[in-house]
Amino acid sequence: MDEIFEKIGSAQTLSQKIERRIEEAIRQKKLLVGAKLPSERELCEMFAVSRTALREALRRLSARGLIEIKKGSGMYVSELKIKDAIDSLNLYYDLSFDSNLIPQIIEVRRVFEPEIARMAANNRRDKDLDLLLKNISDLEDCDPDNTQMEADIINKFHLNVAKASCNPIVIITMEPIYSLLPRMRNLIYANVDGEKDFTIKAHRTIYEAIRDKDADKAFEAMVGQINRTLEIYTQYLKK
Amino acid sequence: MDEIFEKIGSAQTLSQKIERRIEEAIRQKKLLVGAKLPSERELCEMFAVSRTALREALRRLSARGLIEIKKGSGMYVSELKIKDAIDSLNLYYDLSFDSNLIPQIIEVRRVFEPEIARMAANNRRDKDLDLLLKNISDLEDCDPDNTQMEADIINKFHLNVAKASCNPIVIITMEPIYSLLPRMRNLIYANVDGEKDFTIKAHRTIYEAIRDKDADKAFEAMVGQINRTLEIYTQYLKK
DNA sequence: TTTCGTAACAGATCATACAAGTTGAAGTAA
DNA sequence: TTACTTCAACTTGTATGATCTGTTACGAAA
Repeated sequence: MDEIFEKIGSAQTLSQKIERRIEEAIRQKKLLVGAKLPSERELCEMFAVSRTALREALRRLSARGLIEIKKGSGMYVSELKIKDAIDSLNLYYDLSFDSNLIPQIIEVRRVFEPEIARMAANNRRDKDLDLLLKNISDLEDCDPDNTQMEADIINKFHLNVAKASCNPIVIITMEPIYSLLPRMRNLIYANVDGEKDFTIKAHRTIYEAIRDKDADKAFEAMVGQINRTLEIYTQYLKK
Repeated sequence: MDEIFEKIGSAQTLSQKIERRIEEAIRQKKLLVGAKLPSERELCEMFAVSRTALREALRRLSARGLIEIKKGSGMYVSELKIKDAIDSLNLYYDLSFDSNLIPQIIEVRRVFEPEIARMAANNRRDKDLDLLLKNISDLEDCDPDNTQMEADIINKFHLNVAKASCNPIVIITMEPIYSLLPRMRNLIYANVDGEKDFTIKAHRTIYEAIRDKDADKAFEAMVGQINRTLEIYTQYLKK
């Protein structure tokens, strides 16, 4: 009978109640995307609360991406972007990151990315090819000593492959992982002799397979690339 | 040279600057989880800002799950829960209904989950088996008319397979996807004659393969299960 | 018609006061 | 000494009013 003493409905603060009210109005489409909310002063009167409490509720709503506040203009219901959700996941991954997780991150990539390359080959649009091609030419032009920029470009290439899958769930899943890669950069993309040439060639193969809609070749090429990453990491560990 | 007229860096408000500062401190582990922040008044002095501006920054941080504010006690750095990120993702799909979501989820699962089953077969611990077995017996005991509970149990089984992979990245990758599954519950686990028996059998096969550390069999069994889901969804679409 | 200034209005910030919850130490009774 | 009570000194929450800064629309001037 512990339930009798269960926590009492954790006294919501006033500003939280206001937040809920407005959130509900948006969820129920009583406030449509783009609609302008009444001004702060008006809302204060309507809710019969102080501007302090009201503003804090509005701050929370804007932090969650539900409304946009434009100084001098007003407050507007904003279309919630998938980016807001991804940012939130990125933050979680960022705070959870630990260098012990590196081999596990590589394992996930080894397992998932070849399949993603296959999906990209099947679903890619022409504009995806442009982006991939640009990544490769950027990689070629990149100063060989600038391993940091090199790694960034490579990450962008892989993210663009995920985008070429045309499946937002894939993007949501992989983007947080890619956001962690810069933190393992110097561990993995170590300066190995002739490595850059190999990397460019490998990525070009992936690109061509996606371009030709050759799903199996894209799969295999990606397997090769990730295995190479794994090898370099293993070498690094031995040092 | 369009860059010349690029949008000017939308002047951050003071409270946003404060938000960033504190967020960075948390990201860089200068403030550890559970640590108590200085009181509002102290922070005001430190940042040399008014309490209003400071509090609005703190409201945003708490809305994002980074800190917890206890009235009368103080403010504490809170361990960011994946639930916060998942809530954000679900809010997005609540507001922007997308009929493509279900096939996209199925596609991702079809590609990822067999590999996860393989990893689970290789890495599972005994306690993972207990959980999986319990899911199956729960499924057997479940009232056949309660399709909602059936679907929940099945989802738990799949999440437990992910956990059995012993790769935390796999788990946090899949959790957001599983959080979206309730949306397809009544669509997919429709009452098809004999479907429940098939489902139980299929999941038992997956379980046995993981138990026996037979990675290939686990892979194949999972492929079969997800394909079956796809079939049922396709049938549903035709109606 | 175009340009430009300006007034009205929006949110942003500040300062102060008080309400309400939490904590811990001082004090009291057994 | 020990256990309980009380209360003062914190904490955050809310209210109010003044002021600063950016946006918008309108009308006067070119």
